[in-house]
Amino acid sequence: MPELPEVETIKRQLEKAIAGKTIVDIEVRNAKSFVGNKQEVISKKVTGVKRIGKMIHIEVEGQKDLLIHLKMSGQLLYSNKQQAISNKLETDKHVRVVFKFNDGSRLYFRDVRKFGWIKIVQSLKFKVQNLTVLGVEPFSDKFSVEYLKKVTKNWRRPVKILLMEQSKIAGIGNIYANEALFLAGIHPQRLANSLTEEEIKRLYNGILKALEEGIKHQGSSSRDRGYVMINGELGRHQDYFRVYQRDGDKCYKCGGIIERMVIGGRGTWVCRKCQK
DNA sequence: AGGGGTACCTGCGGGC
DNA sequence: TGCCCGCAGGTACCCC
Repeated sequence: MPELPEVETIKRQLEKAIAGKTIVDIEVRNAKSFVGNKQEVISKKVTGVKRIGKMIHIEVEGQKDLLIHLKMSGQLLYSNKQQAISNKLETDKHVRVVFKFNDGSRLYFRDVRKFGWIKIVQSLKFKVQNLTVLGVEPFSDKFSVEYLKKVTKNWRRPVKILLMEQSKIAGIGNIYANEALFLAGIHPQRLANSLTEEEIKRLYNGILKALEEGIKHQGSSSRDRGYVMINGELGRHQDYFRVYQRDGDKCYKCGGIIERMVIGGRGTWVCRKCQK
């Protein structure tokens, strides 16, 4: 579920909530959701929270850190001490892992589909690993029109697949790939290496605009499932989708009908009049 | 190499 | 009401 804007929102909120607090216990309710020896971070202080692509990186004192991937249905929900007492989450059957902090507050990892994971990783080593496995961060200096030119040139498949390829650009998933392509006026089926320089510029701007808007609206939530903020509130960006899951509805730009198709096994939405 | 299909899981909404 | 099917924000793996 969560893509860069959702994970970034969680990251910012989590940092305020838990930085400086000591992990006093970790309750693992679903063994497959937690990889590694939890003792390696218990009794240690959280020194920072970062985002890498779609992952949350919790920096902890010592040699080990925590890495979290929410995949499709993972949520991180934070309760202070007062809220943690008689909390619905305490008996929620979808809560897989509970972090307990020294001030009595708790962080719940809730994940209906159990695809997500929390891993103990080497503090320094894993950073190096991920820099090579993950592509550039869209908001870093490395992401540029030049970089997009380079990766599109060598990509003979649909451009939408490229946008979602984490080893090229980190953090874009199905929502923001669809939205970025609409903003760029490019059909998702277009082969990336067929894009003109002008189109690549539009794509660059479209990617940044889609992600920036997502962050501004604190991510995209759908009904009572999937992504929510750490206090359980919904994001608002779903109210601003231009194409995503809007099949049969009118394009805000031209009034045409948004169509749904499948690319790379994923739902894809397009206005054929606005996207060529 | 690239593309398609499947697997991992659970729940919801729609059609019959 | 109930059952079956398709679908869901992600990614890894298998096979051709």
